[in-house]
Amino acid sequence: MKQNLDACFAALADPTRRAVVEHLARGPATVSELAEPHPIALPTFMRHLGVLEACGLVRSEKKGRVRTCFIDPDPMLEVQGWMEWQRVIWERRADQIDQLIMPLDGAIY
Amino acid sequence: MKQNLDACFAALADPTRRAVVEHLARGPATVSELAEPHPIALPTFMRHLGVLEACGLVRSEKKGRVRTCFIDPDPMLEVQGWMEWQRVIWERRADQIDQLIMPLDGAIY
DNA sequence: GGAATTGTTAGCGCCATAGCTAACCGTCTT
DNA sequence: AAGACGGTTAGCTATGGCGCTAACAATTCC
Repeated sequence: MKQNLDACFAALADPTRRAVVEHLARGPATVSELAEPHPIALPTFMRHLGVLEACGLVRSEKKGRVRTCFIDPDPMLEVQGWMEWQRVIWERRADQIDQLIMPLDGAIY
Repeated sequence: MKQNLDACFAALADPTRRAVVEHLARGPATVSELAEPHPIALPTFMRHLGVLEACGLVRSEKKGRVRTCFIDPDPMLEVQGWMEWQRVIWERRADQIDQLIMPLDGAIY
């Protein structure tokens, strides 16, 4: 699933796409609703949506001529999981360093 | 600081660079130590380090001919903060939906 | 049925990125 | 002083991403 991490991070590297995620975090929305705040051509915007769907962060459903998009939380959690994992490793190391230094505190004689 | 998010996510989108971060989470390391597991030319690898330094995720110091790299946790926290922020929004919405549905639970008559 | 709405497909241009090799510079080691 | 070691610079290629326009569905509205 590391492959997916590649795609997810890459997808989130673009401000337009992060804005879409922020929007969708509030709730589902149609393509035009999502596109409206962004000053780019619609096909260009559709591509951003395509990227978000390709990596699984967003899914969508088409009814009639309207496509409604919504977040899939799983890949988000996967990304967050990786970040958290690094933090845990880093902090455990920090703790070990603390334990190396702490004993010196009372050792002034 | 959103600009930094762009760069950080982009930096983390590459498996080599994530591997470097994973390595450095364990503790500081020299360039050659970091490069050793990766089957790419050194200049290419140096560029990855450059990207990580450019976005602030990694910093380094050169002593003699050896450059030692280490993680700067702040940008990591910034990225994690954004992820967390989205999750909170998403969950609050989920709660609201729950509150819309929950009352129905006892309403079977 | 004709027109407006909502996406979608096709195809182009530009710049950024990841990879390489070759050559080089500073610092240790002997 | 010579050579090995660790890293760096320069320069090339190829691929991919983001932007555009123009034209084309497919639905819904009048």
